[in-house]
Amino acid sequence: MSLRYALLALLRVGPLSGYELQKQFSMSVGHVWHAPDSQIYPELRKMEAENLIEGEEQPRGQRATRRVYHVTEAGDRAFLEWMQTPLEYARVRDPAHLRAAYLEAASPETARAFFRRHTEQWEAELAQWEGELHRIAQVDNPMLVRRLAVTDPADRERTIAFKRFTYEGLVDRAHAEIAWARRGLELIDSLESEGGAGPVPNGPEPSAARA
Amino acid sequence: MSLRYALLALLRVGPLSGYELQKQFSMSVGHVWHAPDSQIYPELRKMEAENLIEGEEQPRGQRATRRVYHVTEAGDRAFLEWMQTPLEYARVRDPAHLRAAYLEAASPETARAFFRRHTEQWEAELAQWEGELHRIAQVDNPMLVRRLAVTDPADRERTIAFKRFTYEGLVDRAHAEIAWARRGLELIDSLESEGGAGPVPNGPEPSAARA
DNA sequence: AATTGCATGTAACAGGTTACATGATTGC
DNA sequence: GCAATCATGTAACCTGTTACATGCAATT
Repeated sequence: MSLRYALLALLRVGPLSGYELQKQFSMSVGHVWHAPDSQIYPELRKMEAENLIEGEEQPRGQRATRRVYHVTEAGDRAFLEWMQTPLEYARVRDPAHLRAAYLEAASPETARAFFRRHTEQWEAELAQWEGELHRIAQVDNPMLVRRLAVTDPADRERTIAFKRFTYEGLVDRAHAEIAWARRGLELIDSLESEGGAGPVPNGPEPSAARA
Repeated sequence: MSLRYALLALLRVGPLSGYELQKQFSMSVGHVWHAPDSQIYPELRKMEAENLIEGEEQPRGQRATRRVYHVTEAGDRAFLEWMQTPLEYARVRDPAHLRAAYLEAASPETARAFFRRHTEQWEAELAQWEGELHRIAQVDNPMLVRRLAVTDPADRERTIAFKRFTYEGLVDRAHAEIAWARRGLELIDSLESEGGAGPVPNGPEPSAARA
């Protein structure tokens, strides 16, 4: 259900074609809610069928057309209503922590590879999110600029503040995941160096800098 | 795909019926990978069809039976192979951060309700994970006890260490989410008190204790 | 003329959710 | 006799993924 609200959020700024929307999507809200074009086009059709948006065929060249969508009043209302409904949280389903819980079944090298991959993954996300944070600070994201242009001056600060705050949270999360992976590598080292020297059941963390 | 490996992880400790498995699941690996029983039973059948596990009908009372599953050699191999394959990371899809990014479209009170709900949600998760961490430290989780009983003494320390490490990561995450929500509430306060006093484009965080 | 970008989808499948459905056994 | 819990599923639906499929337009 979130996809349609992500789409409405973009369309509320102004009309866009499916293609434009899909491009804007990947450069803005796609950083928190990924969706491929094969999902976006059908969803737009469904939203149109439900009168949340309206599409207008526009000629393009001689033969081709494109469909430009704009939000209807019902769509605007639906978005605002969604903002007011309590968010539904998905049940935990975390493949990385699932695997981490059973790393004793892997060799130290395999376990290290896992944590290196985890670091790599989250560093890539971090780069995306930090980039976005930077573009927000510089007011240098095309979608954000368009949004501010149609926003009451009194609300511009809030608009920017919530975007920044969102990406700060994501950046923090990425840092936390990377730190966890680093501690994981340290844990493997310490388990290896201890070797068969007997268990240390409830000893302190090897070198994990946790409060 | 993760579900079957979560199930294999439990069954590798020893045979269990679907019902027992489902109970054990919710008390152990279910804390990182939720699955309802309506998903577990069919998955067990599928795994049996693929020879990863074998089920034995056991009589129970006069008429009833129960099906006790144990891991086959192929199942054991499949689990170990999975442990060695690089984890596939799902694309970002975060409803809370999606909504946070557009909170300027909500009233301050609605925005506060969102962050209070977020706090509540993660405090519930935190309680679960801290409880689990405590049970790991006390070696007081039935599944863990059974696991250690069939684990080479030399590997017991690692087994415990990785479980503890996993839940520590989750506890950290919960703390981070709660801290983010608290900063969100502070942000709303500061935006309200500033009122129409003009934007503070790139000013420091209101009172966010971030590095 | 060829490449890149614009533009829009369909189809098959995997995975997960919710609701529904049924009945036996054991302990009180 | 009744409740709890043991025990096992099916069906419909939703969301998302991957692969496939097509063709025009603008630029070089």
